[in-house]
Amino acid sequence: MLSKASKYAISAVIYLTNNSTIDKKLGSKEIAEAIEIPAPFLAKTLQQLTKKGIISSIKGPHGGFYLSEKNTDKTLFDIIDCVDDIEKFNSCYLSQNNCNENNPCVAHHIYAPFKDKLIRKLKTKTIIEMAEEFKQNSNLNNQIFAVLT
Amino acid sequence: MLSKASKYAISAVIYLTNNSTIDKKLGSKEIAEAIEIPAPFLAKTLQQLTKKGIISSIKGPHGGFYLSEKNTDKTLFDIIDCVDDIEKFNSCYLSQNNCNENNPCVAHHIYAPFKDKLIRKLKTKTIIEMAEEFKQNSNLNNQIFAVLT
DNA sequence: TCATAAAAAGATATTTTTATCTTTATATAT
DNA sequence: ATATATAAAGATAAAAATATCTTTTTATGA
Repeated sequence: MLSKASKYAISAVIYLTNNSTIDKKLGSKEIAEAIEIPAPFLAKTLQQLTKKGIISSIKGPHGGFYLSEKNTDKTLFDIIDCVDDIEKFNSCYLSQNNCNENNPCVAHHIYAPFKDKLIRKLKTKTIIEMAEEFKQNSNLNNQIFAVLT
Repeated sequence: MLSKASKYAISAVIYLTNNSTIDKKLGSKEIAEAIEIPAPFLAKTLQQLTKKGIISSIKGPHGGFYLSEKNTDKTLFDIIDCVDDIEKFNSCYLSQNNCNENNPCVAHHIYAPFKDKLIRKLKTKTIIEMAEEFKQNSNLNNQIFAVLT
């Protein structure tokens, strides 16, 4: 339901959180290889995230992407909204035009509460938290989460 | 979340249900105009639906699309599965690869029950029922449901 | 039998999304 | 200062989804 760009973004931000520091910035290629997604495409997405202040970057030698204090409180919601436009969640699940409480589509009454819970969750789930959960679930190999496709 | 093709299909089938009989078959152009969607594209979609027996068609003069007895028990699920592939509902909402009960994505525990309810609903919601609801909600004009976009 | 109207099938075109490539700007180290 | 590594920006390409156009098949009515 999310675009690939959004999924790449989530994956990359988690990787950054777990693998970069201000003294060890990561290049877009490096990240892309680690999480196995197309490097030039990710580069674009990282630019978007940087513009909106979700991650940080510095150009030049030893430059790259990293997380600073400004970025710590960002949520899953912020990433998705930055890349995809969160409105897609608010629109009718079956894309019926006039869908609302009085004129609900077939899915409306079951989608609405799900959507509300989801958005609440996305807004409270911080990147830090997510990254931590991923660490704990690093079941397979050390390339923890080539899991987002 | 559904493809446009699927939405067009739902819309067209409802229109057929409410406006065609075996003695008054409707051409794809006629349907497309009524529900305001691209005619040639709809034609393709109607072909798919016909192949799978969700609607019926006859070629030649006074031919067109209509519903026969064979079609009456079809559900919303059947339409979507025909055009889109219903598997998209079963995959992880955030497209995380190994998402499951033991390794759930952020949305998993809220998506799973929603999905189950939705699919159950889609499977029990017959076309006839939907069409009837639309009739009742024909709030605006007689072009009842150019509502699905 | 023939002309016609319509679906079916196939081919092509456009748009959107995803992916790649090239150039420019900038920070760092020498 | 200069060379270099890197992000940023811009341009282009490929793939997928959506839309259109053309030809073929088939049922109907004259």
